Amino acid sequence: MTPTLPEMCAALGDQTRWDILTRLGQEAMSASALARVLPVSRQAIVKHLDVLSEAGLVTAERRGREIVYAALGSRLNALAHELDRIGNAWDTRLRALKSLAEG
Amino acid sequence: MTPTLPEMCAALGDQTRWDILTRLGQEAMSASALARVLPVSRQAIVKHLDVLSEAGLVTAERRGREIVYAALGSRLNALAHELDRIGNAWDTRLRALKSLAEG
DNA sequence: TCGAAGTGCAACACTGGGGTTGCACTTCTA
DNA sequence: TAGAAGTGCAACCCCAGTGTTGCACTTCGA
Repeated sequence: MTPTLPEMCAALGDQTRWDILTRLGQEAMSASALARVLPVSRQAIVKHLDVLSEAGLVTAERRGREIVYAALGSRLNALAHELDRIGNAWDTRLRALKSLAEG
Repeated sequence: MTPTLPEMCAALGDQTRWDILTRLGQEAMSASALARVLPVSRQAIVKHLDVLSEAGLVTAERRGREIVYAALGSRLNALAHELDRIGNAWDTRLRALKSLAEG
């Protein structure tokens, strides 16, 4: 099932995961390949990829002995739209209160 | 200074903070008032409010002996736009690769 | 002016998340 | 077919974040 809003944000609330995502946004690669270019162990990266996969932010495709991951934008866009909606609601309410106080 | 992308997401990556934000999005209130309606102590709420304030997601206004907080949408909208931009970039790249493979 | 309500500060406990290492297993390739 | 490369699983360490309690201090109102 689709993760909740806090869960999505938590998945994106880690620097290492953003490092991984930026790489995967430029080029699809395996966990071992990521471990070669990032300053953390492969196992750490695997755990992060699990989180990202759970959040629907990456796809995994098996190619023989390796698993190639790629960044997936659709969930990020969906999250963005929801956050935008909520942000607008808050500010709309604030503007309404303000005009009420001034009027 | 303005918090980084992972920092913003981390601030939003907690259920209790969303509980607080939702309340503050409907009605501005103090930490003590929040502690009355949420199942956590006032001190816990104060810490969360510090995080949210640091992220620019709430405003704090002193009114005599109490401090009234309100949810602020602008930072959330800014974050949303950035996430949307990044999501589009990822998918654009994927579509380019796909059409390259097919063509 | 005294008590109630609100905030500030500090110390403490507990859990989860991020990270590591080691080893077994699978798959490619020379 | 043996070794290199990749993944899977498990145990372990560490600390930052979440939450608590207790007490001092400020401010409002009857």
